[in-house]
Amino acid sequence: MNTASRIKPFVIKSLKELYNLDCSATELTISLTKPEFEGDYTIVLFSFVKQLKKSPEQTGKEIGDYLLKNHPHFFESYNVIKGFLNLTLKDSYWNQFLNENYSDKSFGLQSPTGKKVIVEYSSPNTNKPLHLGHLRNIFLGWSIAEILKAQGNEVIKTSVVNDRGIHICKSMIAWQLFANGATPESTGMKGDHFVGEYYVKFNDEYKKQVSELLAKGWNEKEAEKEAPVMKAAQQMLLDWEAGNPEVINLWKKMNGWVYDGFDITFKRIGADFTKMYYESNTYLLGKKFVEEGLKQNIFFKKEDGSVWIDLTGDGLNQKLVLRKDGTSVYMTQDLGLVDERYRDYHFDQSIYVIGDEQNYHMKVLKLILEKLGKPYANRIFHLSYGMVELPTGRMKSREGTVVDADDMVDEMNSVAKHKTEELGKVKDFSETELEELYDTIGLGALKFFLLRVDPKKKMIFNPEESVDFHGFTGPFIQYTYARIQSILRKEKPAEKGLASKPEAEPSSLFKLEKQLIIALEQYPSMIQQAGEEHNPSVIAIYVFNLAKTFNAFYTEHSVLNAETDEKKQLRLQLSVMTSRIIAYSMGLLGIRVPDKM
RNA sequence: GGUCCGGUAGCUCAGUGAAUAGAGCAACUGCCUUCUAAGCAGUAGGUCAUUGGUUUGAAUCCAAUCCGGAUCACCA
Repeated sequence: MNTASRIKPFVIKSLKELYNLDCSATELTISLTKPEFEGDYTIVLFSFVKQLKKSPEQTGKEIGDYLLKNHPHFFESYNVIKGFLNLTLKDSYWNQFLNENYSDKSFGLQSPTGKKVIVEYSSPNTNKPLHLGHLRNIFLGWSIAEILKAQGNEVIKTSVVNDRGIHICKSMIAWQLFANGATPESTGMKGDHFVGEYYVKFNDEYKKQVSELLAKGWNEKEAEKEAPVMKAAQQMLLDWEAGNPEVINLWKKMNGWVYDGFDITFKRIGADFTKMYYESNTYLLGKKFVEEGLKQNIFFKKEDGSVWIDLTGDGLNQKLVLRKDGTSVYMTQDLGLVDERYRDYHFDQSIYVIGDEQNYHMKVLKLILEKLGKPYANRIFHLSYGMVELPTGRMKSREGTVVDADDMVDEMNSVAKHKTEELGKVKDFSETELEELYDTIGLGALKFFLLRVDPKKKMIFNPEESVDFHGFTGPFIQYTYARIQSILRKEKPAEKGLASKPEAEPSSLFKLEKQLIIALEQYPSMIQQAGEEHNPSVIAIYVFNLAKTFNAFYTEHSVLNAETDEKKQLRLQLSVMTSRIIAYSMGLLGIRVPDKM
């Protein structure tokens, strides 16, 4: 239990005993005291002074006196400023907290909830390589999965591979037309990049053919519809659905190349999955939903045979759930997929990490499930995140302004290398150790940069800013960790620390020592908040502040040359606990920490 | 046009009912003979888009307006 929730009942009881006032825990506001005031925790008095018809100063004084009198081992002192009661806790309380928790490996972890949570993230198309937007998705999904694990949930990480459809056929057609049998091996290219090039080639050819038709006097709509490559792609989709072996073989071959490429990237950035779903296996599953919905009169059929749901009563539009030719649309597939997943896992919650451009789609999906009376309708949650934009605006693949994921990782890596060499602190590292360090720092910088902002908000990716390794960045925090490790290499803290001599009255804590302990104490509630809000940036901001506090402490107070042996043990404990919590927090963000940098 | 999201320091972002609105970057001043200066300390920088309302108290809640974005496909 954290300190704030220990104080609360004391205050509630004091209100009851002093004024016979019933106050619930939610009505009571208790927060960390702002640094410019004296105190550890602050109670806001305004909410009940009105009922008491007393001045806030008077009320604060009475509660403060009560708390000091009744809990003399807990509270040291208090002060009242305006309507705020600032409470200072005994140093012995903080000492004890540190003693009990500094080496606790499960600090902040919740006991098992028995709940099963599915996190779907990444979900790429197999026609082009991953870009910066995918990275935000992947880092976010991975991190939220880890955060939910720390909260005691059983978490299943999944991905839906969008491996079929017209867009896949486009790169296949282009490969047939232009490749002359070239392969990733023959060209030395990474498979996903190789296939992505043919997707681009298709679009180039398509544009060319459309403008040729326009020049011949066709109207735009017809030209777009009748361009030979587009016709060929559409025919290929039909052939694919019919199971034409030649098409299936090509499809398998090209998707295989893409998977080889994705595997390299996933491995490099630390993405992992419990189970992959392939759209080619699931795209037909939704059709039975359509029949079910028609039977229940939730869906209706139009004259041309297409099937719809009318959501105008819910303030939305009519939505297509099956094409007139009987083929599935996106919604059909998603209905089928959620059902399949429920059969597979009987999840308590299923989280979809999908961009906010699909807010409407996800809203409709949930609404349809509700109308169909599915038990899991309210267990699906759309973790919607904002697009990543460049200072010049939105990334557009057609205009070549997409930041490629592999390039980005390479770039961060080389910046890490460059800066490390410049500082020249790791001359004793072997070549492989150096490579690993660059990877840790470069990826750490990138992940932190993408995770430090609230997922809901769109973010601007400024290439210059992202390669900064100072301040509110991953490397700053990694550096703090490495500094601590440097201390701990020189001296291990005594096993029992201060607990070994309980007779001694510990000397009082310096301001920065206490500030650090209080920061450490926040960790469990930060995990909880991050989980509740589905928001890893809570952890990122927290761990940055923790590192900052440690650095201030580090500059002000020497650990190894502390004034007394007792202070030395205390500071060693602080160092151990800080470095652990930095490592855990960064771990929840998918970021490694180096022992030296 | 309907719906949804956003507008906070030059830039990127915290803060969602409480004290004098905070960080980082950029700018400027200091600090490496003692545990890693990828650090620390400090200066400067704000009409929290605008207007009105609710409240003891509003960047935060409500309403309207302005600006930006997303979405409303027999695309995914």
